[in-house]
Amino acid sequence: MKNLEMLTYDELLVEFKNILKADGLKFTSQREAILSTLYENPQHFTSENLYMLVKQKHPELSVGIATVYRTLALLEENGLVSSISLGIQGKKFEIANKPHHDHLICESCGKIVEFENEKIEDLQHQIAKENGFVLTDHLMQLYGICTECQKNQSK
Amino acid sequence: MKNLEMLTYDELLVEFKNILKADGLKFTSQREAILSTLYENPQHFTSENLYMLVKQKHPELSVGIATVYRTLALLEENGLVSSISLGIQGKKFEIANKPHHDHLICESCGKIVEFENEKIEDLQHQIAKENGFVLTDHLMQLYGICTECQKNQSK
DNA sequence: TTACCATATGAATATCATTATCAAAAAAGG
DNA sequence: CCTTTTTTGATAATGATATTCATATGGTAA
Repeated sequence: MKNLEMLTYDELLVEFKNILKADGLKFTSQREAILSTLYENPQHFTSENLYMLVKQKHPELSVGIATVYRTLALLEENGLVSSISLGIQGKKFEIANKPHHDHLICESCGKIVEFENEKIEDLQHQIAKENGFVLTDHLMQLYGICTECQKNQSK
Repeated sequence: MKNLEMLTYDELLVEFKNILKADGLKFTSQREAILSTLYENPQHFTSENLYMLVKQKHPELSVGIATVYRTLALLEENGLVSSISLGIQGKKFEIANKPHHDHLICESCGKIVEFENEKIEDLQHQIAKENGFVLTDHLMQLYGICTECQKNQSK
């Protein structure tokens, strides 16, 4: 897979079109609307949230929730979007054109802070190696209470 | 919460009874069957898998799937059981009478290896602190291909 | 451009895991 | 034993995601 870090939207679009063409799939206005909404709003979306925002940003288009699910799956399969599973809060998606990172999640308000830590990545590879695994991926989520929620709780 | 590491089954049972009593709840044969099955099979179970095993181990008992869900939630709330969320594979539960650990998961065969690494834990606390968070929990899962599956793939 | 055909779409329906409801059963405490 | 409260299993409800299907649309070859 290509390295998608820090691509402009046009570059991302070219990449997407290439993937579609290679698979005999079609470039549609719905697919573009979903990709551009993700690009312009580099946050973490549930399928439902994204569906609502896409409809708001593209009122001229007819977009169904099923298409949002289908497109997110397609984008994720091809590495243009990544997801995290947040237990009860459900699955959230974000555009994958930024460097690898993990997530620090506030259990009170749901805020998500991204971070990356090379030392931990190194240790993870070491652990996998010790157990005879070839590492393909990892998931690291830290849960806590953010500064603001700490203040609110103590009131 | 008490430290539950390395308890014998009898000790765990006493702990469970104390929790129930403190909350005005009742000690039932279904609840005991579920706890003992988890204790005797220190693996990772989906609710469905555990339901089937409990019925197999205790054919004399009437046990419904709803009770398994309810009891797992109860045990988890009280720290006797811990769970991990495995994306498409669903949520899995295990007895929580062993030291804290994280999971290394084979993407091919689903095998789960447990490990613990103090250096990573330290780094996680440091990251949380840097971002103003009070850390309450974390989730770390490493995905890869285990030794055996590597062999099978190269055949 | 046009015509054709494969793919994509939205609406509706199905699915699947989990949760809630409720009448009957069982535990705890006198 | 009684009485009260909680628990139970069966079933229905829920909610997120996936599938179906008739129609619409994109890509392409002439």
